[in-house]
Amino acid sequence: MTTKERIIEEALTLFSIKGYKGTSVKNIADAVGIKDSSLYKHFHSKREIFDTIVLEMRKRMEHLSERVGLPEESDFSKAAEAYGALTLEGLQELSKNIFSFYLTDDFVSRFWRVANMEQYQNPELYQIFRQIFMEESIEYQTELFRMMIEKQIFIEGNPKVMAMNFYAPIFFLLSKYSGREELEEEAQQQLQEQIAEFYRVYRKV
Amino acid sequence: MTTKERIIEEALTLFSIKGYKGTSVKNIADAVGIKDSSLYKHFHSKREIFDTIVLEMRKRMEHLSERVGLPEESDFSKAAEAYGALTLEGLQELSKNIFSFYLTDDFVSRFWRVANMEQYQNPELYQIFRQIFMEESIEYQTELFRMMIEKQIFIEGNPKVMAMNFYAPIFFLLSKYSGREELEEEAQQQLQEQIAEFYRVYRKV
DNA sequence: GTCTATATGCGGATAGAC
DNA sequence: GTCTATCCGCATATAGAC
Repeated sequence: MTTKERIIEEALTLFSIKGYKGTSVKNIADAVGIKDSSLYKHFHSKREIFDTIVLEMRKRMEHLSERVGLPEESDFSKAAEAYGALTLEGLQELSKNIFSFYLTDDFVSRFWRVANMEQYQNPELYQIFRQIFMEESIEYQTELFRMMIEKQIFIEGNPKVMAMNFYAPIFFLLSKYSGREELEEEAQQQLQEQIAEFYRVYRKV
Repeated sequence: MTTKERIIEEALTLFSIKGYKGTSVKNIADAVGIKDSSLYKHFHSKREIFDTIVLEMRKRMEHLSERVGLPEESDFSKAAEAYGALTLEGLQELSKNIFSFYLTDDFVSRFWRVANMEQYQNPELYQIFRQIFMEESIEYQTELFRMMIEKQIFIEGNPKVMAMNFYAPIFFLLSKYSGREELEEEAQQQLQEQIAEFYRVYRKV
């Protein structure tokens, strides 16, 4: 890892624990093992470090689907069929992966906390936080469930309402257990109960 | 309003917009219209202002039930009967009041933002945020729904899972629209759709 | 690219006059 | 209880030697 990458790494960790304002350039430099003045050879300002982190998160989210094993958004029809063949256990496996990705992925879980903390100080972050952790998930699932209704895998209903019923508990548990990654098991168990209920309510018998 | 109360008032507003670290004692003093040094006659430190706000929130939450028009926790049986007689419109009215209280009540909505921002810097706040905005709601509704199942108003099922299905969308919408009180109408409409679905799924016909 | 030294300003907080 | 004046530490950032 280059020094520049290590700065980003340590900065993200510190920002996620102490917040942006609560983290000094010296804190970051200490964590990296260089003097604070040396850090300015890699970044022109503290803000630039922060912006680089945001940029990195944007990049990573472009490839989210692949990482989590989600079907491509471009092919909901195929995706719906794949899910149709899923057992309850399969559906739970899927939600478990999504949840783990958000809660325990090294980068994403730290970014969640930073974005949640700093959203009101930073309009860009306010927008990104809503986009990544709220709107995109809901939109994706809305399309997926719409297709599953069409294919008679799910019962009739409003797919957006279904998406909210699917995702809101995930979001709630992420908020509750963020920063407590050691309790992931407890969170996962609650999640599985919600998914089972979701399956019971919407799966066409 | 005494000067002390005005300090709390302006401090909460500033904390909720700029965060704790992002707000200086001078910022608060300016908002109140006094010099920063004068402020120290009312509070010994910036931290004491913050702690006073937390204390005030604790006080207000003790009387939450009355404010929102929720039935007393001590009498779930009576509460369940009251809800049993409720139409869908009545249930929606109730959730609307809860939501408005959290999202647009002057004190609570600002406190939500502060608590959400500062939770990782402050263990007490971390605990309070989870208690007030997560656990207490879920626990209350779990008991309520348990009673409503017993009284054959709701269908059979796990009341805690039901409570999560009821509250998680509320929490999600609060997170999404916090700081955008002007969009309350949009949020309320989405909420009403979720409540209608909840009613459809769990109400015994 | 790393260091030491330093500029400059803002932060929280106190002293003491009125 | 309000003010002016002041202390002191820490923050971001730069200059310049090695």
